[in-house]
Amino acid sequence: MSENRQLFGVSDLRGKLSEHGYKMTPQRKEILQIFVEHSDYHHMSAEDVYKILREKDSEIGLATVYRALDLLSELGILVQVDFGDGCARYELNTADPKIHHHHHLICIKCKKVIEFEEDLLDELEADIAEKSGFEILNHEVKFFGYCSDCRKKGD
Amino acid sequence: MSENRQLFGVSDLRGKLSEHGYKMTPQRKEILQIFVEHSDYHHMSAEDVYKILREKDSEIGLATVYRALDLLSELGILVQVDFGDGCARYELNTADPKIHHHHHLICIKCKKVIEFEEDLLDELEADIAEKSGFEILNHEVKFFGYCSDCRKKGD
DNA sequence: TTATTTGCAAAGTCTTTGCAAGCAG
DNA sequence: CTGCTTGCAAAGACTTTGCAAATAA
Repeated sequence: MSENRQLFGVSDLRGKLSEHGYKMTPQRKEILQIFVEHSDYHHMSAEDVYKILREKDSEIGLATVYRALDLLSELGILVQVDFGDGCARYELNTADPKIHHHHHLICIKCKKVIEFEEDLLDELEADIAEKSGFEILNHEVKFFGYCSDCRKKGD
Repeated sequence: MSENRQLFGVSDLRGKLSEHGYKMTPQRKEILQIFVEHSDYHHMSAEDVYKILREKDSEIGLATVYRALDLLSELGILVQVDFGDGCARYELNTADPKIHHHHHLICIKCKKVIEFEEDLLDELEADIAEKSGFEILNHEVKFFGYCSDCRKKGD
């Protein structure tokens, strides 16, 4: 589990925060810590994080979780992913290509989300960065269609 | 405007619907028509569509718009896109590579969305289809990072 | 000290659902 | 006819916001 190289870890948090004029707080640290500890379980929503906090008897409020996730995303420590299931989900912005370069296949019939490991985007990213001046920290690729199950069951 | 080849047009709607056991209704036809007429303006939300309907003195209710967008997506006639701005957006599933293969650059600081025309995904799609049995109708690619404006203003 | 941050509860936004009436096939 | 659809209003889910108290630097 700990073989993943995070682009940013809890130890870099204070620096990242003050760099942008924000303060280090135990709440922010604890929320980021949850992502590090659960790096095997991607795609956590605010509610997921909140549940884990309550199990740990933490006093952190849900609004604080939302604010922290927003902030950590803005700092590039987390990335927001969206499966159209009604809530924003987040994962660590990891440097591990196995994680960094996974794509999502979303069935438009049954809404199932399938992960797919494969990448061809480095070249594209470099090209975009050059042409647009955009500094890319992460990408998200989704393919929409019918999963093999739904294709079998008629169409 | 009409040079875009839609994968499916209003004329195919009846067939696509009955194929899946759904009925053709004036509401569904009218809502799809709006996307065809506004094919230059991508990314319409349910609310956007509803506003256009009201301007045309249409009696179609908002709930019906939501239901139609859902259905048209399920049929692969529309595609859902998501910019994390809190609402689901849709566009025609067009065969025009200029539209089909545009990507989105999303600034995690100012939330700006920049469109970028370029593609390298055909190969990847073919590979995924083969390995997973997934029938891909469309894809969505988003790059997250800092836009050139936000990079200039400190960071 | 002083501006930022937190927790709570209330408010807001987007979306879904229940149901009777209306329609398409 | 019969089951799918619609429109409305109410409910629901997720997220944001106002504010006083707490706190990091």
